[in-house]
Amino acid sequence: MPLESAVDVSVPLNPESLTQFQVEVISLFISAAIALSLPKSLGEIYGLFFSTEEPLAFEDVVEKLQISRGSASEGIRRLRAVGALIPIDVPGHRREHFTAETSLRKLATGYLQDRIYPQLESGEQRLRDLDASINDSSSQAAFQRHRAGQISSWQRFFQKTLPLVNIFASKF
Amino acid sequence: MPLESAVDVSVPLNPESLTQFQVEVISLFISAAIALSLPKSLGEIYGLFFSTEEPLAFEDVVEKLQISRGSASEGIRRLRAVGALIPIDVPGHRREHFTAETSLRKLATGYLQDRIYPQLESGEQRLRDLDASINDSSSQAAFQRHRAGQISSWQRFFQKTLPLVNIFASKF
DNA sequence: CCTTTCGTTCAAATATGCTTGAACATTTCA
DNA sequence: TGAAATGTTCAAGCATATTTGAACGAAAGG
Repeated sequence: MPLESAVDVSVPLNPESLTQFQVEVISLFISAAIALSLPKSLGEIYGLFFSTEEPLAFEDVVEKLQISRGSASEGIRRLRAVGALIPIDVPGHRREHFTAETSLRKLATGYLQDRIYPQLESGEQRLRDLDASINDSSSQAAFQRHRAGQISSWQRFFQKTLPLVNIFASKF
Repeated sequence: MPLESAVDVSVPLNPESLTQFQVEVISLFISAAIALSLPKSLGEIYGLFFSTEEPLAFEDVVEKLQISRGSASEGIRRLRAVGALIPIDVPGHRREHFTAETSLRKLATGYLQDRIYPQLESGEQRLRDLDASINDSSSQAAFQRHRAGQISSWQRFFQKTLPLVNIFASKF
């Protein structure tokens, strides 16, 4: 059961404008985005910046990837928000340009803060609700307390382990 | 932008059959499944087993969760495949029963092998394709080789870090 | 064998979420 | 100002993924 069956990973390129290297990189990041359950367009856009040495502006993204302005706008907004794109002032140009952030540690931090930590936080409230739902007079109370304890332990695991990811990432 | 906006996390329970505790646990695992980008029904089914002390059979899942046989069949199949459900022989019953695997290490191993490692493996071939796409006579060759090197480094990061997750998980 | 029970498969329906493109700001320059 | 350039927003269309339910095996019991 392939994870991405029937998903088109090809790059509908503007033939004049992308190198073979860029096409390969973009295709790779599209796959990575899908693996992380992120929209394909995020991988596509990040891949374009990653594979391009010069800073690029909004309009370059639209033209080179042949995607709508709406997708480009939303994609750039999200990539900026997690720190995957760095705004760069290009003298003599009015438009805002960007380059790809390539520090693995920074990318990982952005991803965790965007997608993982919010889940962990909401989980804490839910654990309290869970405890409150245990009926102490039930014959199941001991079992239920054991299960609640296991979930708490898992939560602690994530809270302790995720920061370590950052530490390891800084070595690469 | 909440990750699960407009997703129904409530449990359409068969009122006679689920305790308040079970409803809470199931709702929690539905959220967790969504966070991991897994089908909601997987969380629902696992939550039922996790919150139930006795082994349950296929038909119990259909009745207690009020879901179709198709969903139950598919969900149980996937959970078994990653080791999240353990087959249990219940003497005197013909049907196959299961209980929840609750070892965090085993669950993490199953998830990684199911969803993450396949991606890493296919990534190796793509890296070779990427190297092959570098045109050494281009003025961009040095930049492109640098980028290819970064991607390789990221790949090594995942290959070294993911096994550590297992080691840490075994302590919880 | 025939019937019943148990479970799987798969095409259709549904739900979800991504992309598009036109309308709408906003800023710059003349 | 007015016109042109640059981006953003959002409703509608499209694509993908999940759920259902009916039809179909397979196995057990009689």
